[in-house]
Amino acid sequence: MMSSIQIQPVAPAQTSAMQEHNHCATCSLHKLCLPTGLGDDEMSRLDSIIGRRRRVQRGTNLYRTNDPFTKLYAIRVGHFKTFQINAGGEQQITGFQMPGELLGMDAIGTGRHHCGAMALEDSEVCEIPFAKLEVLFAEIPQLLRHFHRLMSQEITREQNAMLLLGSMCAEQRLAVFLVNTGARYAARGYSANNFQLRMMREEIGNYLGLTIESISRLLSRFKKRGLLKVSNREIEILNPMILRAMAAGTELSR
Amino acid sequence: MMSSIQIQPVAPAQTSAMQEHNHCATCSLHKLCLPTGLGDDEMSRLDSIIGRRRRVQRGTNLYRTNDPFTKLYAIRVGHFKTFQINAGGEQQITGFQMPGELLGMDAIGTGRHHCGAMALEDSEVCEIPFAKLEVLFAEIPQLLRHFHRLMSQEITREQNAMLLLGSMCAEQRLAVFLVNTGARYAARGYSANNFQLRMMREEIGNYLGLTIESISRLLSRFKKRGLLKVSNREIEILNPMILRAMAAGTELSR
DNA sequence: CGCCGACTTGACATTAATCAAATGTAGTGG
DNA sequence: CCACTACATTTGATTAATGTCAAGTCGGCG
Repeated sequence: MMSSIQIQPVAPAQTSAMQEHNHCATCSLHKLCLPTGLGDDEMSRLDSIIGRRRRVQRGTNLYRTNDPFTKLYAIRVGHFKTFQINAGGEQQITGFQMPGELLGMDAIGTGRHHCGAMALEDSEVCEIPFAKLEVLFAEIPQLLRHFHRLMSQEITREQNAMLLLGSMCAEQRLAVFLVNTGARYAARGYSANNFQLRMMREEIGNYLGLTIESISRLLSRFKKRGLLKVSNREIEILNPMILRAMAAGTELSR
Repeated sequence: MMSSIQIQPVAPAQTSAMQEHNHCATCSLHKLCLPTGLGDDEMSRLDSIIGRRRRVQRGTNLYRTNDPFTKLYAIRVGHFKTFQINAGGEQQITGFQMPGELLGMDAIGTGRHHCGAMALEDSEVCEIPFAKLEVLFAEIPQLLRHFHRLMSQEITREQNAMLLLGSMCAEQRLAVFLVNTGARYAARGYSANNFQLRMMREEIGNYLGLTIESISRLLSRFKKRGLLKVSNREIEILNPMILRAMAAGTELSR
């Protein structure tokens, strides 16, 4: 249930994901991440500016709201949530991030982070100094183009979240969340219909603009109807067709 | 109540905003728009790639969801809304745009527009061919940097909308909307406390995840409490302090 | 074994939606 | 200028969806 990485032995790392001197070229995520579309030479130039791989323990902040912005972060291992804090001190989660995704793009505008980012499990990120990245943009047009693509995707992702929060009922929101989460795992080579949630029910609810009780009830209802198998944070989608229809708003209960 | 531009005489234009051959340098919005921070020379190079000024009549689409993306649009005159259409054919408005703002950045990722954009009044935009802009990026680092700032701001704007939709009650949402709208007019040299709404109540409600009836009731309530003067679409904020406190969630009714 | 935090479930309350008029406003044509 | 029409908006009554509060239950860990 917990992340596999707990206490890191000083001994030589075992898996490729844990080696200290990994490079984009050997990273299984380079099809999703910043170096997408680069040739070998360009990729190694990008590699050369990436400072270090940094471990982030479960529950610790990669950065906090208002921290000065100097780096983007590419998730190599693990999951994160990003969130804002309102005047009352409560958090609103604005997204969950997976390996291969970029964190920190919202900070470019003001030079300060606009939201906080916390690891949902023991994680590892590549630090990308933004000033150095800007130098590379001038030299590698492909890189710049893909960076624009990523920022734009971030915008559409958030517009989709607005659609969800602004116009969907609770049931539909959760269906969308489950279908999307599965699709994102599928893009990473995992099963779309069988995955482990990395966040608490409360965090799902927070993200979807619902309470923990609503999430719990909805999961139970989905289970009762045979759409899902749920065991703790383990999700199996038994009827993807109907779940997708619910997410699209085509098929809502009663 | 309507836009001042109705039928365009073929005679020489009267105001600077209506001249055919305007340039960024003479545009009152260049402090907000894409050329921000450029020198005279660079600005005229940007100018040279801007195809033409295009009029967009009230109620017509600048682009629609799924249209191929070739240009960004800078609003010169008028107001727009951007929106998505869900499976049921209803729209969800994702933003209202003002002069000086850039439209179309969400389309860079896929090469197709992800939402539609419709003029709320007779409007005018500068067309910016994106392929040509990319060439300029390589030559004018200042321009690239500011473009990144604008995209990033778009991300934070949408994150703020998520905060609003995900965690605020109806009253707070409308207070935030009014305060933000005023602030945006203030950034353009107009009054923050005295402005005209360019959209229908229904569109405000749609954007805020509420119904038209809720908006109407809330406006009446604000009026009754002496926070606002409302006459059709004309808004005067009589008590900005309290309205801001409501927007921050500090001061909610009873 | 027992504690603690996460989750589930039930009863009830509340917010905002829905439904239904009534009223106001802008534009049109006589 | 006025009557007429088509919308847009306001207001009231009622309902439905989701939140809140309050027990419980489950599962992992010391």
